[in-house]
Amino acid sequence: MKTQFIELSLPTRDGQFIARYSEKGLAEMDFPKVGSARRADRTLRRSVPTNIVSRWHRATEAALKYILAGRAAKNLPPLDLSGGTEFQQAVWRELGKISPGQTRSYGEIAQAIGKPKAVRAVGGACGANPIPVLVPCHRVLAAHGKIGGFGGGLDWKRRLLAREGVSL
DNA sequence: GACAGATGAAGGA
DNA sequence: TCCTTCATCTGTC
Repeated sequence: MKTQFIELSLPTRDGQFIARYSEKGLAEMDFPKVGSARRADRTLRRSVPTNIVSRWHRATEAALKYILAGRAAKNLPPLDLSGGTEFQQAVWRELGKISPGQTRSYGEIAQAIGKPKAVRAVGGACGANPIPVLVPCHRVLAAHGKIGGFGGGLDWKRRLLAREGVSL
């Protein structure tokens, strides 16, 4: 039984993000694909009432624009993190606590979830994060302020951090 | 099981 | 500094 997603586009001044919603909330988000005008921005499934999804989508769009502007999102849509393991969900929840303009190291995240030695695993969980930007994995740096890596590309990470006033 | 990974620390040049 | 090596933990195949 595969989860059915409702896929909607999120046009921003930085490109067109793709958001996918499950019956529980926002489940995935993609960065804009360079040079691809992805067709069919909505593959509606009957499993989720469209009025609920459109409400989530408005919240997602507003939150995304706030974060891209380097500010804290006022209202986040419900996030469906059930696609991850318990460990990954713990990491993602911890990421959600980081305020704009603040950064943490992988080691600090590992400590915060009570597994100070699981630093590499935290990196893995960040890479597996299905909802970049809203789950701010870009605010996690390697030790000593090094940028580390980023699933959506280091350019995005630098850009997002710069908008929040973080200098590397 | 084996292996890889968005780490981190230590040691040597 | 920079590079290499190794310990460590988790997820994936």
